[in-house]
Amino acid sequence: MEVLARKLQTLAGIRDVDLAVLSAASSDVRTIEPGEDIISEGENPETVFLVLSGFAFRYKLTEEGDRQVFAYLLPGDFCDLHVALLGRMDHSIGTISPCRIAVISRQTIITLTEEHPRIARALWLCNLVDGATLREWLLNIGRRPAHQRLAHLFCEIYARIAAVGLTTPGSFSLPIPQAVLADTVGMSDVHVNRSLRVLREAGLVTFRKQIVSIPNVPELESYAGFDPAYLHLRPPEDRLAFETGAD
Amino acid sequence: MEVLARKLQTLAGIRDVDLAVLSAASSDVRTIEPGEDIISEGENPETVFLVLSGFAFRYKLTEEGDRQVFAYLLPGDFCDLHVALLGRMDHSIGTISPCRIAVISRQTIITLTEEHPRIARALWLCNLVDGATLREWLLNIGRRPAHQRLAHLFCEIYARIAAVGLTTPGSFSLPIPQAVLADTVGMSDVHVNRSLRVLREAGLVTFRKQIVSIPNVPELESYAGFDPAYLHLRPPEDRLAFETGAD
DNA sequence: CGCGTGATTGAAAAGCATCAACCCAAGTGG
DNA sequence: CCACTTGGGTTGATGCTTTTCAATCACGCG
Repeated sequence: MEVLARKLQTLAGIRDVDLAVLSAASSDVRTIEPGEDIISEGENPETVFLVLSGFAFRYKLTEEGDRQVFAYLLPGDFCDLHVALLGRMDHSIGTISPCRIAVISRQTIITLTEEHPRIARALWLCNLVDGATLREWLLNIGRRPAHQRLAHLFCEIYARIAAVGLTTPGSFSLPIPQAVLADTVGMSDVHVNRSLRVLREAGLVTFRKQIVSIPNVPELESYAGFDPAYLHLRPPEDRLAFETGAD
Repeated sequence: MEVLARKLQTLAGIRDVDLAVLSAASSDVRTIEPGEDIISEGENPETVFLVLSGFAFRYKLTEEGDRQVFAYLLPGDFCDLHVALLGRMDHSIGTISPCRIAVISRQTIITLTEEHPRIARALWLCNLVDGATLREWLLNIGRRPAHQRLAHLFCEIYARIAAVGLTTPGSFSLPIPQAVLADTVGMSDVHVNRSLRVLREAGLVTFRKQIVSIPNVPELESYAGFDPAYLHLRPPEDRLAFETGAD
């Protein structure tokens, strides 16, 4: 549960007392094999899932069978918090690597958010950042050419990982095949491959053996038109004052 | 304020008591001319805006100056609820028709959601639906061909308007130029125009003089691969029980 | 060694953007 | 009252971007 703790703490300034309550909420832990769905579109489950370890992603299929990826889920991310309120999955969540998943009952979330407005706001906040990211993806897919699209995606993931505490500066592990990348940026796998080659030969990014390497981060960011503001990684001071209860 | 009342009531089963509190929150009303920004990217305002009448839209520009539209805002929609929590606009909101806007202080929202968990959840819920819609737009732009994209957008807007209470079955007013439509579905205005012609000649939809006409709604929905589930227009019974406090 | 998944490359076709006119209706000002 | 302007909408021609189809390659694994 430490992963969630850290996330909420940096994002919303959640206090230890609240965290204790949250930690007690998880009833059990499940392990999911790679390539399986944690939860599928149309389900109406009585539980909510939280990624503890592994790599998962949100997606949906068109009637023609084309897939669109909406988000990558890392440890500390809720899979389907909306289910607790909306009650129906409008998309699926699949795993890429083996995942350990914490299971929390829906009723727990509901009473938790009702009795602890600070937790409710922290979770809401996670949600808002997800929304902002979704908007940026829409801009990315709708209005940027292929190679810039990929560059932008790499910049974003790098920024998110770096914010959590990066091991190797300038590179990170991205354990997904090019086809998933294609379904993320709305292109064909072939074209992803070609665009990657262009980026590689331009010396901007390398994506080999599931490792992304960025020789010059500012250069790639400038190339991609990347501005990390939408990730809201560093909350402004005046908000923190509210969130923490100004201690 | 009735527009918001109706929205929250159908979406979250908000009770009259809560509504009274919410109504008292608005401090003043402002009028914005068409073509202006209600609020712009990068601002960090101390107020939150609610559309009372008129037609507005969420958007952002790339560095190259291309625009991507994220959502259309109708009466009853919050412009920037996230600002109250995130503190910084990561996109802009512009008007198309003249808009009347209710101004609510950020502090009001914060204390309101802290003291009234039911309101907090109702607002959160609005947010979740927005997120679901955003995902669907991503799927639409990322994975559907041009004419299907437009068809899907028309289906969605029709469904949303119909859910609120439609005057004319099979048609609705969409007071935007084709160029905005283009920035919504991620295509050029010229190609939007041509695709509209295809749809018109196929007898699926007509978009003339800011009026969208759908001769056969189910047919268009099937053509576009439209499934309204993601709009969460009719909440399942079991959720309502929670939301209303099970009266 | 054979097999399967994912990466890579080539060639052809389709989709879409861009550029550049032109049309049309609704103002606006002389 | 009309010439003029202006913001959309519509259309054609051209070329780039991206997809599709197909084949080949690389590598880890039973």
